[in-house]
Order: sequence, then C-alpha cells, then structure tokens
Amino acid sequence: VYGLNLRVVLLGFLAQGDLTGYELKHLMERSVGFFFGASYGSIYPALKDLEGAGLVRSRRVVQSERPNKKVYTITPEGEAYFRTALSDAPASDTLRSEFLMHLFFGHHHEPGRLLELVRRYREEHEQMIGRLKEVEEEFREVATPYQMMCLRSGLAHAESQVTFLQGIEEEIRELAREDQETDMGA
Amino acid sequence: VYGLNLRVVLLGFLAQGDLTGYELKHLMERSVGFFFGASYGSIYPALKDLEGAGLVRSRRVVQSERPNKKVYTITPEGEAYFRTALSDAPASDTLRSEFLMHLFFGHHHEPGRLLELVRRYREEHEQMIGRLKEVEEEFREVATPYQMMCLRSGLAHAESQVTFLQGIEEEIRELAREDQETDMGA
DNA sequence: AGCCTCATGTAAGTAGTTACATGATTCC
DNA sequence: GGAATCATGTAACTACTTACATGAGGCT
Repeated sequence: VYGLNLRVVLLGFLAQGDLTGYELKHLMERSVGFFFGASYGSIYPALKDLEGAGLVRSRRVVQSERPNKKVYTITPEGEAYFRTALSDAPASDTLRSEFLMHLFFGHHHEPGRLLELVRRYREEHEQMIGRLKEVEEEFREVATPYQMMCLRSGLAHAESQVTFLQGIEEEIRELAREDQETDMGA
Repeated sequence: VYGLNLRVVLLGFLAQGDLTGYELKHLMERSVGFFFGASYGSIYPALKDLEGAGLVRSRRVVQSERPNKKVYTITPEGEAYFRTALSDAPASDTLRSEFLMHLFFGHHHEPGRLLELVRRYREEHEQMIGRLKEVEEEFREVATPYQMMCLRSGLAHAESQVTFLQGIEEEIRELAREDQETDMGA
C-alpha cells in the first residue's frame, strides 16, 4: 500500500512539467490548497526524499537577478510510482473545524460573541468564493476539466455554507431574544 | 494562547456531566466526529494530562457484569480553563481530501475507474446524510440548539456535495464519450 | 528606509494515528 | 464457538507545522 501523500502529489505536479520547490508551493496553494495543504517545511524535505529514491532529478539553475533555484524533473521511475500510488483507493476525507466546535459549545458563549464568530466564518467563506472564482479565471485555459471540477467542488461547498450560516445567524439572534425575555420574566 | 485542542473539547463534554474515556469516544464519534476526530490513543493520554493538571478528577467504578471503569469529573479549575480556551478565536478549518486529489489528477485515470471513485465518494456522502439524520433524531430532545446547528451544517455540506457529484458524474461520462470519438477519428 | 517577492533549507515541536496488549461478558 | 460490546491503556510511528536561518533584488 502506497497512499496518496505529499510526495505522490508532488510527482503528479511534476508530471505536468518541471518546477522548483518554491513554484510547487505557490501552485499548490492556488490550486489544491483548500483540500491539500503543504508548507515549505514539508515540500523541501519531500523533494529531497524523492530525489534520494530516484523518482525525481534536480538541476541547479543560476540566475543573475534572482537567487539561484533548483528545478526538479520527474524520472520514468517517478512516473511509474505515481501511477501505482494512484491505483490505491483514496482514504476518507478528514475535516477539522474549530469553528464548529465553538458553535457546538455555543451555550458557553455570550450571544454577541457567538454571532461575531459566525459572521467572521461566513466572511471567510465569502472570501473563499472570491478567490476560487479568481483561480477559475486564471486556470480556465490551462487546467484539465478535472481540475476545474475540483474548484467547483470548493465553490459548491463555500456557497452552501454561506447560505447555511446566514440561516443560523438569524436563528441565534432569535435565541438571544428569547433568552432576554426569559431573564425579564424571571 | 491556548487553542481549542482535544483536551479543551474533552473538558467541554465533561462540563455537561461525568463520563469515562470510552463514553467520550463514543459520544464524540456520534456528535462531533465529522469535524473533530479523536481515537482512544489520543483520548486516554489527554485525560491523563488533564488529571495531572488538576482540571479533572477521576474515580474508579467497580462493575460486576462489565470491566471496571474510570469516571472523570471536571474541576472548577477545569471549568475556568475551558472558558479561557473558548475565548480564543478558532483556527481556520482544515480539510484533507485524497478523493479531490484523485479527481484533480483525473486525466491519469481511466474514465471507468474515475467514475467508480466518484460514485463511491457520492455514496459515502449519502450514507453520511443518513447517519446525521439518525443522530439528529437521537439527540433532538437532549442537545442544545447550537449542537443541532452543527449537525445541520454537516447535512448541508453532504447534500450540496451529493448534488455536485451527480453533476460531475454526467460530465465525466460525456468526457469519456468525446475521448472515444477522438480515438476513432485518429 | 522598509516591505514584498524570490529562493532554499533545517530543527524543534505538535498532535495526532495505528497497532499492540489484555480481558470479561453478552448475543447469535 | 465466535463476533460484538465494554473497557483501559502504551509504544511506535506518521506527517505534518512553525520558527529559525540566510540573503539578493525590486518597489514605494
């Protein structure tokens, strides 16, 4: 069993063309960042591992107006490994949401504070919609149809969450009103 | 800065009543499992840490027809710590989806294989809808309105994904048909 | 003068997971 | 007889993240 880890993902990107670690980070952030995060602290060691295993090769490119860079190329062994890794079934999604945990413990928050958290979370999703639409434009001509589907998946999620969050904002305001009436009646 | 980690979440559950590690695992799985996972291997050590820090106390309960158990109770210090931790802003959500990565690299898959992956992923979401509706029934009378909102968030997500996935299943079938025509023309 | 982008890397720390280890009782 | 549920815990491992370390060139 291989599993679809960061090394495999890097191979996948390198299968489309040569890239540096820095470019891989930027490309991943814009394209798959919302469902597969990676920092420099994981990308550079992963590339080193791949080179050690003979799945990629690197060459140093000297630049005069910018720092020198290290361009990675996938090897035939790397391509074979990538295809093998893709034949494994994907593991289940994992989501981690501290926001939902805050909502879950909502009765421990003051209504105003909770409402503020919901508003911020909704705004994050609205910004995500904006970013994904930008990226959609940016990649429209170069991306595969499958890559555009991934973007639309993120868009569908963000849009459904914005609608949901608008609903609960109203609901929380009503709960707060009820609480106040109860307090006055007591 | 404290952050909303597993220890804080366990304190939150214990704030509603005494529980064992085993019960906490089961309760978390059913209620917050889809956005905050936890295994025994993380829960038992976390409870030990909390007891060491004086935020919970435990007592051993001897049972005749079942293995003995260790029931945890939150202390006043634990309650104070929980409130402090909740006053921190939640960190951003993180999603990890190997499925979307497979979709992203869809052109490396055979159409039939990809379609099979999408179908399975859609079925997972359909099953999730079923489970969440069950849990909704189970907790309707005992949960807070905020806890029900979390369930509905999961439901909204799963339902929007099912709709999205039905759309792309059709799209992938069309792409496969086009590919075949191109092959025949060549 | 100071921040942003480009560019690569390491070290220490975080926060888990999976597999192992044990064992009684109940249900089929 | 065998699987599932109840029940607790540890050890080894995975896979990151954040902060650190360095440094040139361009933009305002």
